[in-house]
Amino acid sequence: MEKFLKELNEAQREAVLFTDGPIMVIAGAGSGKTRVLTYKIAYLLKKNIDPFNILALTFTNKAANEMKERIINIVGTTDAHNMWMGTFHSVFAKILRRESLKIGYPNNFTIYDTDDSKSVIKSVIKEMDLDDKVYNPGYVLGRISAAKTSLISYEEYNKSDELVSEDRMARKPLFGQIYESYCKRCYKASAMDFDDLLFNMHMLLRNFPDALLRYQKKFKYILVDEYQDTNHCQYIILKQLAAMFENICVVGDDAQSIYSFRGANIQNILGFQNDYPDFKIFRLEQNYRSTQNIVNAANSIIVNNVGKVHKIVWTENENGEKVKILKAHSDSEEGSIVANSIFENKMNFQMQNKDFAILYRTNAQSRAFEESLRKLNIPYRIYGGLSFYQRKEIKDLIAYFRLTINNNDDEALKRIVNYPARGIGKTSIERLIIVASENNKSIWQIIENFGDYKTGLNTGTLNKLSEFITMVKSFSVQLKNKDAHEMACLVANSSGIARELYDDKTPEGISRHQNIEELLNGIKDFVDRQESAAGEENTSSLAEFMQDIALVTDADIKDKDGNDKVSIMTIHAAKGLEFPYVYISGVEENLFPSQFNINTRNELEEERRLFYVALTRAMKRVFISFATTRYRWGNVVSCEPSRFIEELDTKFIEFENKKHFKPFDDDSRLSFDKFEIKKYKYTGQTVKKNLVKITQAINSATPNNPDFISNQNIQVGMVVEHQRFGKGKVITVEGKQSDKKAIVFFENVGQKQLLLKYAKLKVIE
DNA sequence: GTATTATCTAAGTCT
DNA sequence: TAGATAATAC
Repeated sequence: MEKFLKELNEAQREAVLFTDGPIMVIAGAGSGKTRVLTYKIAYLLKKNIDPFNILALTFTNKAANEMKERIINIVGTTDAHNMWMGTFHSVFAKILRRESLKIGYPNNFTIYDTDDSKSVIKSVIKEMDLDDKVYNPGYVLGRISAAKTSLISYEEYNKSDELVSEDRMARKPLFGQIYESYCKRCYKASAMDFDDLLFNMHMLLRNFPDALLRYQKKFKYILVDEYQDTNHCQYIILKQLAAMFENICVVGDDAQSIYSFRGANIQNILGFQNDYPDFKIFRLEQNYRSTQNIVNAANSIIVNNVGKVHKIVWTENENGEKVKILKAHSDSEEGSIVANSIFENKMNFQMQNKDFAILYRTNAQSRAFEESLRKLNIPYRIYGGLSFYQRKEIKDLIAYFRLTINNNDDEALKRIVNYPARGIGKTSIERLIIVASENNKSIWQIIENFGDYKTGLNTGTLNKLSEFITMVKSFSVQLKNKDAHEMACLVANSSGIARELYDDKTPEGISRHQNIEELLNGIKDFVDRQESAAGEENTSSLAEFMQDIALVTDADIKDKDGNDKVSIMTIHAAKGLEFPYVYISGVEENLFPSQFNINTRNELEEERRLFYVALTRAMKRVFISFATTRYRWGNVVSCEPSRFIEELDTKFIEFENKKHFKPFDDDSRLSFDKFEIKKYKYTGQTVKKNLVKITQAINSATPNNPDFISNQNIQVGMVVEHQRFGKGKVITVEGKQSDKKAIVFFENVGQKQLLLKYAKLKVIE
């Protein structure tokens, strides 16, 4: 027997050794699920299965890469690089680029992110002259996503009496038309949204038997992690791919299903059992991660759920400490209690920062923890929230890349056609959009051949547009012979973005410029990596770099400056991870469980599973915190501890000794909170804004500014002349220094309020 | 067309 | 509270 197999327990080993035929592994939290998958693949390779025949679908690309590395270590062959491993989305994107022509897309198609999709929906709604309150773009996108996930095309949608009447009942009768326009517009822009990657993959396999056959033959062994979070579309694709060999292994835990809002369907577990009646099932129930107290506390939560597969998670680990409940009087106090607790545990037990994680239900809760950790000089890393690729300056530069690669990418074009400013305004762009949609063309195609269309734009604007297009075309031409880094630098410089940000000396401007540099460095890394990987083909082009940039998530990005940091993230983002110390924060009614998910049993059960996931991330200790008041929507709200705290079996929990809490009376607490807010205000963006204002004021107040001098002398009763408004009489003057305002009554245009700093007034009398 | 300021409105988990 | 949109002046 292979040496590495001895590291597995009985159940794990059986699951690893059973390689042929359909199997399902029901793996409790911390039961070594990743280890089983890793060793199973390693075992397949040891049995001389060709890595090209293995497809492994994981929940994040990072997980895939880590698993790959481990397998390479075990098997000792770099051949393993040839396995297909990654998320559903990234693997399918890769396949779709190869097969794109079949489904009528160019291989350089863009992947639209949620912002792009919403923007398309907004413009569709606007053009159809509909109310965006009735047709809320977020709602519309959600319903489109649900349709695609259920494999309902817009044609089928509009043919379905049931769906159409459903929309009519919901007073959104035109939803089907929006769906249709949205799809057509994405297609015209050579763009796919996240759901299209799945939807089109299914279409490819359904409509092209040769493609289906090729991939069925290729993927002789299919392994799926986190199976409980697959949606209907993913389920069908798996069924298609596995139909020939039926060597499919799915691993999951129904108790950890937390993505139903995204279409994940626990029923897929039952579907699997029906599709492959002779399937083998393996249960991994021994937990190696957590202490008994943690496992027991988690079990005491999950028994409250009715719908679940029978399974008992147990552990031989030590008892450990009880789960401790921490009470705070405000969200900011919660932050400092948690930060202090981390500090104490670090000191008392010689732990490192990276041994701690703070988890919460919503990203908005991160602020208090950031503040408190910063005060104690504890380094941290926030996962999720505003990720690197969502920052404005990054999106701007990326939009140039996108347009260079795919000229029809309308969303990218709209974003940058006038950034940096080149005198192409909103009205011109709106007109172009209308002409484009009338002619069923992309915006680029209209500009490229504007002689053929009546745009009604003046020659000046058309020239500016042509210039823009010529510039981007010159980029496109060089795509093939330059590597990604050379291209990126060229674009950053020629587009004027680098200059624009370099000239901006405000603190924000400087940090934006740094971010651009970071992106360019990242691209350099990419080029180096690709070249050292000794590819036969040119794999270091910009197009290559951009391929699945939209699919990169925060969790995939490695932290450069050291890894010893406290992790702060949502519970969703913590899925699949483990930490010695876990703080679950904001465990209050209406926050966790979320106010949106308490109306049906199913919703509440998903929240409960989420809580279960949070608890089972911990190895040594869990702290649960709640606050009795919290800032939400800008004002203080009082909060109740969550029902989940009550559901925990009291045998496994303890409450923080009341003595440890400083006895705030209401008044002092109020001032404490106020102090906190004030402090935040002047450390955050406000200070930057003020800086900008101050510099402006200084600039306009320099003595060699003649306007300033003359305007300072303006007084009530004077007759002045204005460039555009003509002659007028000053009625009032108020404000001080640079903020002086005057109300002037003009002969021709009537009364106007003017800010003297800007208005160029000539004194006549 | 551009830049700044005022007003409104939404507010959640993620590929 | 913040981000997006509308309004205003240049």
